[in-house]
Amino acid sequence: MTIPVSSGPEHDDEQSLPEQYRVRLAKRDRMLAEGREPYPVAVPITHTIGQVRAAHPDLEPGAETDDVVGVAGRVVHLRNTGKLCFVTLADGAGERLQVMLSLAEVGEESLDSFKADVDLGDHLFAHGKVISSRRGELSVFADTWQLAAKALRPLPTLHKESSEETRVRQRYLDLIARPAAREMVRVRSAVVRSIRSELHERGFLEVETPILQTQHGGAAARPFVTHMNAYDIDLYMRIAPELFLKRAVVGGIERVFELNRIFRNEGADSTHSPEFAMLEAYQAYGDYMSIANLTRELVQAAALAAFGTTEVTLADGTSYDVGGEWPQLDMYTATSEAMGMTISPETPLDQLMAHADAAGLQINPAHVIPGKVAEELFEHHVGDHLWEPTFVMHYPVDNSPLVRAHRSRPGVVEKWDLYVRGFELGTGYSELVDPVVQRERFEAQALLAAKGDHDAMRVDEDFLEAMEHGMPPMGGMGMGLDRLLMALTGLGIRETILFPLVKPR
RNA sequence: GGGCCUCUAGCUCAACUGGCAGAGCAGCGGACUUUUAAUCCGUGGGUUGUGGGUUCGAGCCCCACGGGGCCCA
Repeated sequence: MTIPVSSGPEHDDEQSLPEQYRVRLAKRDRMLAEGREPYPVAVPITHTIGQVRAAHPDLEPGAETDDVVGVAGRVVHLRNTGKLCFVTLADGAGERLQVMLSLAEVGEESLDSFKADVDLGDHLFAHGKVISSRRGELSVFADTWQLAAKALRPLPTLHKESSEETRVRQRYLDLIARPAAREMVRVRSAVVRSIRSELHERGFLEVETPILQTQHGGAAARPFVTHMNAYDIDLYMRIAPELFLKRAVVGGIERVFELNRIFRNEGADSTHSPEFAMLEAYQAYGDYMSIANLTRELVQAAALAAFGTTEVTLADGTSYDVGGEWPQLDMYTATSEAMGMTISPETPLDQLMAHADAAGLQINPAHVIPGKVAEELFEHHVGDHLWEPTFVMHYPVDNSPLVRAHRSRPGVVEKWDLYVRGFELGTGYSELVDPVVQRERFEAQALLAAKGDHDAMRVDEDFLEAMEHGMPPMGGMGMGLDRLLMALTGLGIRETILFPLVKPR
């Protein structure tokens, strides 16, 4: 990538460039012309800003040390008092260190070119003694300095937060300007790391399964479709890793998980992103209860890893505790209590529809089956109001085609959904392992698909064949990582994703 | 998909009832050897998201379109 000297991107005439861009471009050109490198390949750093700060936690005002260091960072403040300049450098973690450049120490030529060349936003290298200023600010008293990288565009004002749009379109600016944006990255990384290590400690193996699939499945969702030229076939981007992870369990990987990206061709709003990160884990000889415990432990460990406590404080200042045991609600019982009348798996469709009408719910015509309507009633009357972590158990069989029937109760399956702060954070099953029943469930789904339900699954012969070779009983769970971050921070999904999809301008 | 809010200088935002488009920071020129968003003097910078319309006159009112945010489905 080479940008021709004296011209900016997509601008033929310099007049159309912002003034500050032209000024900085001219500085770059002048440096090159005078034999100074605006983008050196390396600068001789000896310490990070954090290391310098850590080595001198409480230097007396005016103190000098014999420590000579080379540091670099982004220029976030510039103050020029004539024969003495103060620069504040910031590193990626937001740690700051002052550099002082005096006429006496660096000489006139060097100080003049510093004033002429260096702007806010540039990356700067400085070499010199570690001292404390008269006001007690830890500083590097420079004997030499060098530009590490010239910025052509000005830094946004650091005293105000970026606008909502800049935050999502230019996250790098958000990260520079807003500590909370950097904190989100730290929290997310801590949570991911915690989940992985907790699972590894319990003997789970992490695997990677196909993202490009010839047949999508494992969830009720509409996929992205793409095309492979070499084979001239359409491929689907996965909506869930479930069917491949279960194949792995058939093959003897008895504790397996995957933590990676899922794609769903649905709306984008403050709780939905077309691509998002999901954890799925399967445990042979476990069931929906053992996997519920695992899920609770993962969430609690994640909170501890990120915040050092299970008491979670959200962006709006409210807090709640994810520690301890979590309540379990029976879906039909809780819904019946909230509605003041009894519904059950035996309640006929027309009665359920009457309840839905009474509640003002509009049911998608493709979803007019008893189980879906009952679930809609649950979400409206109960789910939306569940704030503390709660397992909702025993869903209708109709829309849970991969879950086994409850061992003793007719009409429901051994499934839970985990609700936090009014949304669904995760789900867990006693997985269906009978290939004959699985085939019947797929066929029922295919019928729905034929009736126009884009979310319905298809008959997956390859998966059925794997099952037919003997799938051990197992518990399985899935949890949206972005949603976990939302639950732990109280932020919208686009704040939890570093670079969310944004429509082109 | 529906509703509400929003889009103005590089950034963050003002602009009364429709009447000369402004501020802070950033920039440019100058002064200053201990500043902390330094201070002081001087100064440049605008296709008000896009396209139409109403009007003597539109950042402001109307219509359409686009982007972002929030709420609902």
